[in-house]
Amino acid sequence: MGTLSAWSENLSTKEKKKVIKQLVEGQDYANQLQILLRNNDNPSQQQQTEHHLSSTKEQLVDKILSSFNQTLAELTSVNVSSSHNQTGSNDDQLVKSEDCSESRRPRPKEKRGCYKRKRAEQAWTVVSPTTQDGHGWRKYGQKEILNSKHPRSYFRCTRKYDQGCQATKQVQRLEEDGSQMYRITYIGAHTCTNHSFKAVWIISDSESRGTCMAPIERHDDRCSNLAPTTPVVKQETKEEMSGTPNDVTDLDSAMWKDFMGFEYCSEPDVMISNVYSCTGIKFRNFEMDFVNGFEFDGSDECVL
DNA sequence: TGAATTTGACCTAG
DNA sequence: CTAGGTCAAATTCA
Repeated sequence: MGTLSAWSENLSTKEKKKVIKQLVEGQDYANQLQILLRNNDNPSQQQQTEHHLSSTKEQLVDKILSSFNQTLAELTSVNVSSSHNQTGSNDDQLVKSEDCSESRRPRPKEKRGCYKRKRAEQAWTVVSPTTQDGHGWRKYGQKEILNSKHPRSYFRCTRKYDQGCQATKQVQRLEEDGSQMYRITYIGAHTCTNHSFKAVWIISDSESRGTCMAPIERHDDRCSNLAPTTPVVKQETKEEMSGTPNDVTDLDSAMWKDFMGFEYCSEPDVMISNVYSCTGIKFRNFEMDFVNGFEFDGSDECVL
């Protein structure tokens, strides 16, 4: 562990900005929490303050923790990579990687190969007739998968860079002939505060499931504070509109249109029919007989 | 023209 | 070594 300034030296300008932004946000939330706590003795005043701030104490704590987590993740990753460089690490892999990229093509602006393959630390799979879930996703890759007819598309949260949200998802059409169902694997929960659709993450939580099947209107994000019922759409959510990945384009357009109608209604995540946790620890099955009588047999196996 | 998507190369776990 | 996940330049789109 180095000093903060040592860390800071290893951060790019962009990373510094992000870290600072996260810390400032955290500070702001902490200040709000402080105001709430100071009003603790006066329930009516506290209620009024809470209303004014549009956030409860619990929500503020969540935001503060989220801010710290993101910042720490940022600093930790930088520190790890920089320690390689500083110590002139003998890490064969690292040297090999650099040689490799050097020989293949001109050195890119930012070093490549500094990413770690994700482990399914927090992953769950959804089988759904639509790839929509109310979140903004950007496609960053597509791969042909062995023994699969359809390619797998990779999406990351559109808030990855501005809010450090690490959520990703993989979308693959089911193998069954004529199937218009998609297996969507979510990896990592959203830490961004862009949308008011956190219900799905809550639903996925084994502890709170059953009590949160109904949409939860949360006003704990600034965007929803500005427009409580209308998440910021702009282009981030374009993927959700057009973003039926390529392998999804043959989905009957009329049916797709029908689904579109649900996108920003109050129950975006109820599109999900069955949810299977694939963390290796838990197995969940949500029978949410919902969209126009879609029925699923729940026979899908865990894919992770 | 900026943003999103595509796609081939790069990288890592197994 | 291979398959799968990610990156980023090139391309497409609005």
